[in-house]
Amino acid sequence: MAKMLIIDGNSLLFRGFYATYAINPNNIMKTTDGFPTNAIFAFSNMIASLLSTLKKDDAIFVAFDSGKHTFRHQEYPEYKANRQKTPEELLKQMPVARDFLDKLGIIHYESEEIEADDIAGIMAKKAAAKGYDVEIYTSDKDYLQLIDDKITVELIKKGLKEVYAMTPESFKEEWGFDPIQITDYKGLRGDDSDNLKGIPGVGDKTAKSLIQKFGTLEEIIKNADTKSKVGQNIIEYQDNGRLCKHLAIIVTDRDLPYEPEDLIYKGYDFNEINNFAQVYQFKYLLNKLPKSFKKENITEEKVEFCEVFNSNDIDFENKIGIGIDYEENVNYHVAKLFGISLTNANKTYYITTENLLKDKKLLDLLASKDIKKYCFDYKTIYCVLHNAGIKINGLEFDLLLANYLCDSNSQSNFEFIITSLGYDISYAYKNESPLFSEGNKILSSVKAYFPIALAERIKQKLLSLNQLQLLYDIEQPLTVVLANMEIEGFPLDENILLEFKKEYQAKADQLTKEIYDLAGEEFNINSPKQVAQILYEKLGLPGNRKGSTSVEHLQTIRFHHPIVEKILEYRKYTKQISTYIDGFIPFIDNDGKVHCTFNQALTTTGRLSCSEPNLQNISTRDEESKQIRKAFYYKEENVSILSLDYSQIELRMLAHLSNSKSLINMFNNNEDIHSSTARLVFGLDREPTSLERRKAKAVNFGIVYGISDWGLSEQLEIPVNESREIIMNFYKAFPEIKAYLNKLVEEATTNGYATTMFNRRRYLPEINSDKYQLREFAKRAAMNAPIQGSASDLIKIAMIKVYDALIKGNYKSKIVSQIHDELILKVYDDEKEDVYKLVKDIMENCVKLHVSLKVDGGYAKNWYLAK
DNA sequence: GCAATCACG
DNA sequence: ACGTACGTGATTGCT
Repeated sequence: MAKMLIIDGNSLLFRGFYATYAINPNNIMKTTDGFPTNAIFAFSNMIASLLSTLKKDDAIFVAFDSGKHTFRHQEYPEYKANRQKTPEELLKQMPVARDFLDKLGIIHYESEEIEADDIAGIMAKKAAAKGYDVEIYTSDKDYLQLIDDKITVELIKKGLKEVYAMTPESFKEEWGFDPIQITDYKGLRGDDSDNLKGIPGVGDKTAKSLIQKFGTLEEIIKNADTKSKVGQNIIEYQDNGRLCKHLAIIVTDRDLPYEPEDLIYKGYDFNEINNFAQVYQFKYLLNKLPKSFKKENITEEKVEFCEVFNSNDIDFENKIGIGIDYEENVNYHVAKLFGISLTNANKTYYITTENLLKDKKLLDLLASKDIKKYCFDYKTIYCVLHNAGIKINGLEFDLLLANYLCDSNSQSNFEFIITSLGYDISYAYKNESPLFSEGNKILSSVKAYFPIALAERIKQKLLSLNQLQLLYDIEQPLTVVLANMEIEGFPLDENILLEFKKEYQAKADQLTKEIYDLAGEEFNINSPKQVAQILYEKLGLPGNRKGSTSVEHLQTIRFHHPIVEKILEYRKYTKQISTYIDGFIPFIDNDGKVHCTFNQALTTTGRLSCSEPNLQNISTRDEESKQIRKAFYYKEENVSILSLDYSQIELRMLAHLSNSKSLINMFNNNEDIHSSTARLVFGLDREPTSLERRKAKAVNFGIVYGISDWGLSEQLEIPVNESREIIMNFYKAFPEIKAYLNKLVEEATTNGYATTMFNRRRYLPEINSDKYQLREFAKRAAMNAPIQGSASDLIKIAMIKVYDALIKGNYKSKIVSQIHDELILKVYDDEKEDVYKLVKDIMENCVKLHVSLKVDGGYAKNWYLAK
């Protein structure tokens, strides 16, 4: 017989909320922008696991409490009057739970007149009469009166993980009477949580034995033994008892707008739930829902592949989808290639590396520039194939990059992207497959299939956003450049690193001793908490409001006590050792080089980022730390490092974008930009003092970051009044910049996104948030993203042109790294002067702006000396 | 797994 | 009344 689940929604939400709130109210689960989700997390998990128990034609229904004007409140004004106020964090989650049910297609109901238990009771009786086996999920014992041979109450235990099934038999065993008599029990005992006072002096034992003896409250009152204290109380408080019983009775003689058949579960829309999971940041929600109830509009697109041993059975035209089967849990520069999948979007083939390497026709197909390749993450494919001795050319469409252009905020994760495009591919990630012998042939086939299958749809989208050129002229050509940079690597000498380590370690050891002496005790200097304890509590130094021990604050108190400077120095040396020496050594390959990864689909602004190891944050500001750069050099006699960087690329970009006359002139006259800014802002007819220049420099940076008076005052440690005046004067001196920044915020507010010079977008949905903090943050991002992003577009173009020019000119020199406004090249001495001129020229002229571009740099034996 | 810290542009 | 400069990655301590 079909089953019906009826759920007490409030009960589930409250239990879910307090399960973690009770442990620590300050540390409940929240989304990254601070929306509490602990209750809906537990709620959605419970609902998901209940759905998994449903079969076809089973029904599910959720009842909520809503009104404060039910018949119980009207009959007894004090009803539930003692309830504590529901915490704000839980209130916020209430509507979300209902939204979740709507998205799942689960019917829920609430009413002003009756409560959740009445709603559940009415539906339970109706369903039972129609033959359903009813299970009611709640933690409220009032529901137990509904139990009969067709209705079971599943009591939810504290952790929500366990439920305790109450049937007529188990009820009787535990309580000693029939379920319906729970109302008589309530009449005697009352209910604190509903603010119902029963008969004083009647405890659990007495209540149970009285009910067993007389059956109902009415009989108990009639037979009360007036000689005993309990009996006297029963007589005296009988009205109380009658009221409690009356209010505890679940009413089942009302109507609901639903019949049991209406509640038969029909399934959920995969996209709707995917969106919900994204908004509330539940990673695994989709996996927890039963596949059997996914609605048809979401396709589980099973990619069938057949394994082939050579190319004889494969017939392709001029385009193929390609995916690789490789070791996914290690750095891809050392990952083994097990095989590859190829598809024409109709038939999909898999071939092992061993067989592929023997097949000239297939190798030619891959190496051919004329055969168009569709894939996800071409750079990884390029590198892994390269390490297996296989060449690939002819990139036509990279879904990773295309998706990143569509929305730089979205995760660059294959499963996530395909899922949000409406396909369920979770089967490709299940290890149950017998085909899962070494890598994941299914996944590589899925990764081959979807890019080619979806390419037209995504291209249309990019076309409509005017971003197709960004994909074809910048990101895709660049990914080949980056692949070659990563493969080429950057030389790093372990022995030199170890020499530095010896030096830094000795200094750190000496400082440790001195710090312990000054502190009068030993402690972990690496622990900010312990450092704060020593500085602010033991030594009584002035702390800031957060008790932070950051450099910014320690600098300000460094004359108060000699320990402060020692701690700063200690941190400097240990940072060098842990991050740049011990952290780098494991990445030095047998070829004496580090092969980092340039992440091309990660930042929100369009910049690259660099990892494993990060070559973009090697020390340069501190002279002693900068020494580490000496370990980066070519051992070959005739090879040097060439470093070229743009001077003030972002401010020049701002000058161009805003068309600011003054700023453009300052750059075109080759002036010291911060000094000139100082003269204009402070109205000087002399050279600015160093303090004035420092202030102007901070304003210039601040403008690029989306300035705020508070931020500038913090940076310069000046009063907000003063920073506000400086900003006003800056805007007076550069009126076009003021107008431009205003325009950026305005456009982002109406469009919901900001754009760069080359049409890259950054979506800023929070710019219309009603939360001040989120809104202001989005405004600053709206000012910064076009500047930072356009500069990044520009250097990407330069890189592509440099890469092409080096190949075209038959140079042996190569680009090896990029640090946002700087390119690093490996140059052979016999061509280094030519390459220097060539690269400088390309960098300065690759894009024509209203302002000149200036590139400085030079070559030397090691990275420290280059520049 | 997250916060604090510090390295870069 | 309230809390902010923009964009990153790696290491450490701590729950």
